[in-house]
Parts: sequence; structure tokens; C-alpha cells
Amino acid sequence: MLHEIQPRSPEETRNRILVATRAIFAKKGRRGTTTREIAESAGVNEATLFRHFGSKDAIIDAAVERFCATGELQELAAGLSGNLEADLRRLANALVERMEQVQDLIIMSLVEQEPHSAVSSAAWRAPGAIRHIVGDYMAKRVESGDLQGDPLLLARFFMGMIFADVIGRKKLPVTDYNKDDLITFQIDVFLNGVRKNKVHGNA
Amino acid sequence: MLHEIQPRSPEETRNRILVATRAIFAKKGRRGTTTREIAESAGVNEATLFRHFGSKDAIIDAAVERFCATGELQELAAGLSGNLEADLRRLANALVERMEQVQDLIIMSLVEQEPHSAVSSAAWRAPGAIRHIVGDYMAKRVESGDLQGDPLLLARFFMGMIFADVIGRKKLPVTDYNKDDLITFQIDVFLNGVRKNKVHGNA
DNA sequence: GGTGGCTGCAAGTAAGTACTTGCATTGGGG
DNA sequence: CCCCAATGCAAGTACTTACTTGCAGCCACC
Repeated sequence: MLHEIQPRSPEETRNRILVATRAIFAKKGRRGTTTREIAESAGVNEATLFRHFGSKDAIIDAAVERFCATGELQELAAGLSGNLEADLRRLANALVERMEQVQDLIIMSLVEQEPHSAVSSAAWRAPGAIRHIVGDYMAKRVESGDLQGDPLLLARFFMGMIFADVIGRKKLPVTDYNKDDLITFQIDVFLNGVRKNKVHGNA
Repeated sequence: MLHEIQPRSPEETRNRILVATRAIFAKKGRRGTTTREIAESAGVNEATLFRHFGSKDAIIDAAVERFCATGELQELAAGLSGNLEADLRRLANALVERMEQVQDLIIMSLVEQEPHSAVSSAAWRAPGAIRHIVGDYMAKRVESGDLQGDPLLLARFFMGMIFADVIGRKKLPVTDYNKDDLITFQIDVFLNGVRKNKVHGNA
């Protein structure tokens, strides 16, 4: 009989499973993610899931690990050297873009609290590294006299501001303003708040 | 035979169920909350749950509704009239306290996305109302010339700042600083960033 | 041309879950 | 004193879920 098998490489199969799992897990959480739905969405038989990963939890962990790669911020931070405002804007844009890409996973990681899950550690490894990068930049600017305060707190504040903005746009939306307006406003306040030699805003 | 029944009023039974449900739901989410565990935790037979509420979803909705009461910020805002910094500090403290009390429900509401659930609307009704209160205060201060900018954006920024702080303390903890230090820092930055007639910080 | 790895398929198992039902027990209010 | 509402208890139903198993077809590679 026709078995309708489109032969795929094992790596492609594996990847299809991880992509499908990430989407479902981000929407329904760990307990809400069923192996049946993963299999359907990936266009793969359910038994294949277990042959590849062994258990449902292993699939989810692998998917989160797969989509929480931490690169691409490092080189951005290294390339910064313009004026303070331009740098912060580039940083903010990069952070917003990244947080929007993985915001579903970030939110899920807020919920996961069992130590067994690799989600918490995997999902928060990236933010930790990013805070370090941002903190280093702030430290340089404090040292050069552009900013004041503890670089760690500055980085924390800056990232928290972006985080709240991304989440807020999703849950408590603001009409009358678009995304860029909001980011611009936040950066202005931050700059005005932490800059050492301030210029008065538009009176 | 001894049936070990400690007779309770129906209202007390109902309340025990809601308290237990709130705790379990906050930890495990909707799907992770089982009627069996609710019954055990409430010290009540499982059948009693359904006799009172009819369905598991109804129990959870009632519990969220029960613990998302929105009062007690209104009168606080009405009583504010001191100087700007003191007012913002009182506002911030009240917001922090409230967010800490219901942060588990807030996080869960970030995850809930099915329209059937009353959780999203119930959990975000309070923040919406609070933002309105804070926005009114900001508007008064803008009008009186103490602050500059759109009151709505100011309120959004202020609340997002607190929100990120509470979440951040939980997930990306900062050693070297305690809770009050962090809040003080945030208010300072905010004030410096949005005040119209600024005073230079400690050089 | 065969062989072995990857896969689909169908059926099944064991456990958990929401929810129901019938009955016994209790305490309080008439 | 007695009746009734509220509850406990035990058993059961129908469904879902994670995970397994045995078999058969396909493809690549030797």
C-alpha cells in the first residue's frame, strides 16, 4: 500500500519536532503540551518523538535550549562607540527585538518553577549574559563621566524598562502611540534620569 | 463509625476551597491544578467542590476573582498631596506591596490566553484601574508644572518600572542591594528623568 | 541486490483526570 | 425531637495522556 512517506533526514525530522514543540509549548505551557499535538504539528508520527528524544520533557527541554541561543549581542556591544544616546538606542532596539522573539519563552520561564526543568536555567541564561554586557557598557560610561550610579543598577533598570515595555504592549496596550514612540520616550527618561551633565528637555 | 467531620458553615467551606485553589493555581497553572489536590489541600471532599462550584474552571475563576479585589489604592491616591518625591515613594511602596501579593496571579495571567477564562480580564482589571489612578496623579503634576510629558506615558513608565523590579528581584536577583535600596534608586532615576525643574544629583 | 537505519501505522497499556452517584453521618433550626 | 441541608465516603464512568510494541515499507549505502 501507499505509505505516503516523504523521506527526510533524521536531522530534519528532529528539527521539525523542535520547531513544532517550541510553538506549542510557548502557547500552552509544559503540561498543556501533548505529544500528540507535537506529532501532528510536526507532520511526524508520535512514536518517532520518543524514538528521538525518549520523553516529552526531554523534547521540551531540547526545544527551549535550541531557541535560546545567546549570541549576536556580544558583537553589537563591541561595535558601540558613538554618542551615548545613539548607543542606548541601538542597545534598546536590539533588546526589544530579542525580547519580542522569545517573549513567549520568557513568560513560560516565569511560570516554570520545578527544579527538574531546564527551562528556567536555559531561558534566564541569556538575560543574565545580556545584563553583563549592558553592565559593562554602563561601567565604561560611568568611568568616562557620562553617567552616574552603579553600573549594575543602571543595566538592571535599563533592561527592566525594556522588558516592561514589551510585556506592557502585549497586555496593557496603549493606543495613540506606536512602538517606536514608546521606546523613544523610555530612552529619553532614562537618559535624563541618569546622565551626569544633563541638558534640559524641551520646556 | 467515626466520620471525623468537623462541621463548618458553607461559607467557610467555600472560602477554604478558594484559598487552596488560589495557592495551587498560582503555582501550577490551570491545567496543572487538579480537583483532587484542591480537595486535599482544603481539607474537603472532592465531591464537595462540584457541589459548590459545578466545575473546576468555575472554581479557579472564582478564586482569581476573589483575590484580585481592586480597592485600597483609590483612597491612597486621594490622600496624596505632599511633595512630589514623597508622593511617588508612597505610590511606589503601595504598588510594590500589591504586586508582591498577587505576583503569582499576575504571572499566571500572562500565560492564560484562552478567551474562555476569566483570569485574563480579572487579573488585568486591577492594573488597568491602577494605571488610571496613577495617570490622574501624573496629570495633576504635569498641570502644576512639576512634571513634563504625557501623563499616560508617565504612569506607564512608572508602573512598568515597579513591575520589572518585582519580577527582576525574583528571577534575576541582585546581591549587594536590598529591596528598599532598589526602589529608592528607581524613584530617583524616574524623578530625575521626568521632573521639569531638575536638581542635579549627587555629583 | 541485499541490508540496516529511519519512519509510519495501529493497537495497546497504565495512569491520571474531571465529574457523578448513592448512601451514611452529622449538627442545627423548626 | 426530628428533619434537612451540608458534608464525607467509596465506587464508578468516560476521557485524555505519556509511552510502548510489533510490523511493514522506504531509502541509502555497500
